Amino acid sequence: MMASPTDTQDPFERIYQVCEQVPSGQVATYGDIAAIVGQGCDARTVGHAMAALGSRAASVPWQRIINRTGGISTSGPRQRELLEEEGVAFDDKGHVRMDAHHWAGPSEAWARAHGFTVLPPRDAPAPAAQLKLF
DNA sequence: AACCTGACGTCGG
DNA sequence: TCCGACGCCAGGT
Repeated sequence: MMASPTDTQDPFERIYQVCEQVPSGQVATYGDIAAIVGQGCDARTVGHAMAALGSRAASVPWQRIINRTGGISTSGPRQRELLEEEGVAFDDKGHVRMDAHHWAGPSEAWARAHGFTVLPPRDAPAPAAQLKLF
């Protein structure tokens, strides 16, 4: 109760609301979105929400939601094309360069204002630079 | 009401 | 490092 008029109680609508926060040129994983939505939402649920976009596909940047390995889950070249148009780079294996495009999550202020959770900080972004074992 | 399927993720070989 | 099996939850039939 007492949520902003722009907020909704419908699980799918909340998922879409978070997806809309992902900026052009960046990507988020299904798990990321689920963690931000919280309330028992899991990656699978986000996948279902994306599959059920329908007419909302026009306002929700669905192409920016990918799987954990940086791979594209939809069939056909469409999603990758849209991402490349935004400047998202892919590696030789067809995976998005997560180190350069992975969204850090919504700001704490926005999350709190809409009743969402912020993403936990990701550790060791550049492991290649710290190979010194011993 | 039960079963099948899927725009995922984790674990083990 | 890569591939397959299993577990999850929600919709559609």
